[in-house]
Amino acid sequence: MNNQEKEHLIKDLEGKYHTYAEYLKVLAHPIRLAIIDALKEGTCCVSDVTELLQVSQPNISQHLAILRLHGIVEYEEDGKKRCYSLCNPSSSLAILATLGKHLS
Amino acid sequence: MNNQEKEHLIKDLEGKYHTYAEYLKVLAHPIRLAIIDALKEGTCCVSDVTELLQVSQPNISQHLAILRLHGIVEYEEDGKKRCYSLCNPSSSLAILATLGKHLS
DNA sequence: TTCTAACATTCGAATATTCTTATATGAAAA
DNA sequence: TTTTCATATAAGAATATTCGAATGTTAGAA
Repeated sequence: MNNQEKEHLIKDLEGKYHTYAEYLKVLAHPIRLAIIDALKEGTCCVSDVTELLQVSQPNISQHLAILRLHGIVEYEEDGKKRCYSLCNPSSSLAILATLGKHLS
Repeated sequence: MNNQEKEHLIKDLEGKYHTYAEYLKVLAHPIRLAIIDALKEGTCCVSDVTELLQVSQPNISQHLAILRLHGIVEYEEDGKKRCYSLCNPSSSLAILATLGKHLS
């Protein structure tokens, strides 16, 4: 590894890998992964997800907020309901697919 | 989504997604990602990594221990040195590649 | 054997994450 | 307008993560 590649690594540590790590941290929770899975074929409102995963409503809302603040999910209002969906399905699902391929 | 698929999601929450999340949590740190990058073309000893990433030796050792305990890296002894390498390069690098493809 | 280089481990403080409980908000039904 | 349903937010305790500082370990050089 030459000097230029070394410089590169240090910059990536502060830049690219910092960004990647932030994103991975958002995904690194079983409930959030399950939410992404639940949304892979369309839209779900909060009560749907709550019933599906058998987790308390405030907890689901908190996880949805984390995903939303990181641009992973978004919602549309439908009366009293909020219909959540994946912002960029191919991105989040690509990670899930890669994990599926490489982990037992 | 039918009832069988719903049951499936709950089981995955305790099983598959728990495993995935554990793995992602290990990767979700900029220094650990940079270590994986540094090892992608071969072997590095601790002092190599320390100098490369400009991080303290104990801290590098701590991160290497986390990666090692999760089966992501391993080492061979060479005198006083420990030569670290990726246990399963294709797996860890696949995640990095997917992130590279989908994140800006 | 003593010293030193290379690395690991321990401890503790600072910080971050997670979940539960309680409460707030806002849309629509009554 | 009052109530209710769907969801969000806040507060706080429990737990986990992270890093620096100090110390331990071990292989080989001197």
